[in-house]
Amino acid sequence: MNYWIIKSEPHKYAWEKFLIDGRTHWDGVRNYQARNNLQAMREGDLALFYHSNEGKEIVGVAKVVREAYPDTSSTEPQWVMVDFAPVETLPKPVTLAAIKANPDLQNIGLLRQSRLSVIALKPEEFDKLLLMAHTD
DNA sequence: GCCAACGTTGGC
DNA sequence: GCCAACGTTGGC
Repeated sequence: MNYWIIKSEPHKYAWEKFLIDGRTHWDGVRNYQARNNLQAMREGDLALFYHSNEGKEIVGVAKVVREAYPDTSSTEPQWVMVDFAPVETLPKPVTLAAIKANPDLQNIGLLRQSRLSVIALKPEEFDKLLLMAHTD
Protein backbone atom coordinates (compact mmCIF):
# COMPACT_ATOMS: atom_id res chain seq x y z
CA MET A 1 0.00 0.00 0.00
CA ASN A 2 1.26 3.42 -0.93
CA TYR A 3 0.38 6.85 0.37
CA TRP A 4 0.02 10.14 -1.47
CA ILE A 5 -0.92 13.77 -1.25
CA ILE A 6 -3.18 15.20 -3.91
CA LYS A 7 -3.55 18.95 -4.15
CA SER A 8 -6.44 21.03 -5.35
CA GLU A 9 -7.31 24.67 -5.17
CA PRO A 10 -10.61 24.85 -3.28
CA HIS A 11 -12.18 27.20 -5.80
CA LYS A 12 -11.42 24.71 -8.55
CA TYR A 13 -12.37 21.54 -6.73
CA ALA A 14 -12.98 21.61 -3.00
CA TRP A 15 -13.19 18.78 -0.49
CA GLU A 16 -16.80 19.71 0.20
CA LYS A 17 -17.65 19.20 -3.47
CA PHE A 18 -15.81 15.89 -3.41
CA LEU A 19 -17.97 14.73 -0.48
CA ILE A 20 -21.12 15.62 -2.38
CA ASP A 21 -19.88 13.93 -5.56
CA GLY A 22 -18.87 10.79 -3.68
CA ARG A 23 -16.29 10.04 -6.35
CA THR A 24 -14.23 12.04 -8.81
CA HIS A 25 -11.83 11.79 -11.74
CA TRP A 26 -8.45 13.28 -10.89
CA ASP A 27 -7.75 14.65 -14.35
CA GLY A 28 -5.87 17.61 -15.81
CA VAL A 29 -2.42 16.61 -14.55
CA ARG A 30 0.11 17.89 -17.11
CA ASN A 31 3.36 17.32 -15.31
CA TYR A 32 5.40 14.18 -15.89
CA GLN A 33 6.44 13.66 -12.30
CA ALA A 34 2.87 14.00 -11.10
CA ARG A 35 1.73 11.72 -13.90
CA ASN A 36 4.26 9.09 -12.88
CA ASN A 37 2.87 9.23 -9.36
CA LEU A 38 -0.65 8.78 -10.69
CA GLN A 39 0.47 5.73 -12.64
CA ALA A 40 2.09 4.23 -9.56
CA MET A 41 -1.16 4.37 -7.59
CA ARG A 42 -2.95 1.13 -6.87
CA GLU A 43 -6.55 0.56 -5.98
CA GLY A 44 -6.98 1.00 -2.24
CA ASP A 45 -4.03 3.38 -1.84
CA LEU A 46 -4.80 6.31 0.43
CA ALA A 47 -4.23 9.95 -0.43
CA LEU A 48 -4.43 13.06 1.72
CA PHE A 49 -6.44 15.84 0.14
CA TYR A 50 -4.69 19.20 0.39
CA HIS A 51 -6.22 22.60 -0.28
CA SER A 52 -3.62 24.81 -1.95
CA ASN A 53 -3.65 28.61 -2.12
CA GLU A 54 -6.72 29.01 0.05
CA GLY A 55 -6.75 27.12 3.31
CA LYS A 56 -3.31 25.59 2.84
CA GLU A 57 -4.24 22.57 4.87
CA ILE A 58 -4.90 18.87 4.57
CA VAL A 59 -8.64 18.43 4.93
CA GLY A 60 -9.42 14.80 4.27
CA VAL A 61 -8.44 11.29 3.25
CA ALA A 62 -9.32 9.79 -0.13
CA LYS A 63 -8.76 6.35 -1.59
CA VAL A 64 -7.96 5.17 -5.09
CA VAL A 65 -10.99 3.45 -6.61
CA ARG A 66 -9.74 3.20 -10.18
CA GLU A 67 -6.13 3.02 -11.30
CA ALA A 68 -4.64 5.23 -14.03
CA TYR A 69 -6.40 5.34 -17.39
CA PRO A 70 -6.29 7.82 -20.28
CA ASP A 71 -7.21 11.39 -19.34
CA THR A 72 -10.30 12.29 -21.36
CA SER A 73 -9.61 16.00 -20.83
CA SER A 74 -6.55 15.77 -23.09
CA THR A 75 -6.09 14.85 -26.73
CA GLU A 76 -2.49 13.86 -26.04
CA PRO A 77 -2.12 10.18 -25.19
CA GLN A 78 0.51 10.49 -22.47
CA TRP A 79 -1.73 11.90 -19.75
CA VAL A 80 -3.73 9.82 -17.31
CA MET A 81 -6.34 10.23 -14.61
CA VAL A 82 -7.21 8.30 -11.47
CA ASP A 83 -10.56 7.98 -9.69
CA PHE A 84 -10.87 8.73 -5.98
CA ALA A 85 -13.59 8.39 -3.37
CA PRO A 86 -13.66 10.18 0.01
CA VAL A 87 -12.79 8.14 3.10
CA GLU A 88 -12.77 10.59 5.99
CA THR A 89 -13.01 14.30 6.71
CA LEU A 90 -10.27 15.16 9.16
CA PRO A 91 -11.57 16.29 12.56
CA LYS A 92 -8.78 18.88 12.67
CA PRO A 93 -7.24 19.95 9.33
CA VAL A 94 -3.45 19.82 9.26
CA THR A 95 -2.15 23.21 8.20
CA LEU A 96 0.96 23.86 6.19
CA ALA A 97 2.25 25.88 9.12
CA ALA A 98 1.83 22.88 11.43
CA ILE A 99 3.69 20.65 8.97
CA LYS A 100 6.53 23.16 8.68
CA ALA A 101 6.70 23.35 12.47
CA ASN A 102 7.01 19.58 12.88
CA PRO A 103 10.65 18.39 12.97
CA ASP A 104 9.60 14.91 11.78
CA LEU A 105 8.13 16.29 8.58
CA GLN A 106 10.92 18.49 7.25
CA ASN A 107 11.67 16.14 4.34
CA ILE A 108 8.09 15.73 3.24
CA GLY A 109 7.52 16.12 -0.49
CA LEU A 110 4.89 18.75 0.14
CA LEU A 111 7.59 21.09 1.48
CA ARG A 112 10.44 20.05 -0.77
CA GLN A 113 8.51 20.25 -4.02
CA SER A 114 5.72 22.63 -3.33
CA ARG A 115 4.72 22.95 -6.98
CA LEU A 116 4.05 19.27 -7.55
CA SER A 117 0.35 18.44 -7.51
CA VAL A 118 0.60 14.69 -6.82
CA ILE A 119 3.17 13.79 -4.20
CA ALA A 120 4.32 10.47 -2.70
CA LEU A 121 4.23 10.10 1.07
CA LYS A 122 6.16 7.73 3.29
CA PRO A 123 3.96 5.54 5.49
CA GLU A 124 5.39 7.13 8.63
CA GLU A 125 4.66 10.60 7.26
CA PHE A 126 1.11 9.56 6.50
CA ASP A 127 0.69 8.16 10.03
CA LYS A 128 2.15 11.29 11.57
CA LEU A 129 -0.16 13.57 9.60
CA LEU A 130 -3.22 11.50 10.50
CA LEU A 131 -2.20 11.58 14.14
CA MET A 132 -1.91 15.37 13.99
CA ALA A 133 -5.39 15.51 12.47
CA HIS A 134 -6.86 13.53 15.35
CA THR A 135 -5.14 15.19 18.28
CA ASP A 136 -5.07 18.69 19.69
C1' DG B 1 1.07 41.57 -6.21
C1' DC B 2 5.61 39.70 -5.66
C1' DC B 3 8.87 36.22 -5.84
C1' DA B 4 11.14 31.58 -5.63
C1' DA B 5 11.24 27.11 -7.64
C1' DC B 6 11.12 24.58 -11.42
C1' DG B 7 9.48 22.75 -15.90
C1' DT B 8 9.30 23.66 -20.91
C1' DT B 9 10.61 25.69 -25.17
C1' DG B 10 13.51 27.19 -28.69
C1' DG B 11 17.80 29.27 -30.57
C1' DC B 12 22.39 28.20 -31.27
C1' DG C 1 23.55 19.48 -25.54
C1' DC C 2 23.60 24.05 -23.40
C1' DC C 3 21.30 27.89 -21.79
C1' DA C 4 18.31 31.95 -21.80
C1' DA C 5 13.58 33.18 -21.88
C1' DC C 6 9.30 32.32 -20.48
C1' DG C 7 5.22 30.18 -18.15
C1' DT C 8 3.07 28.05 -14.10
C1' DT C 9 2.42 26.99 -9.35
C1' DG C 10 1.90 28.25 -4.86
C1' DG C 11 3.47 30.54 -0.51
C1' DC C 12 3.68 34.88 1.55
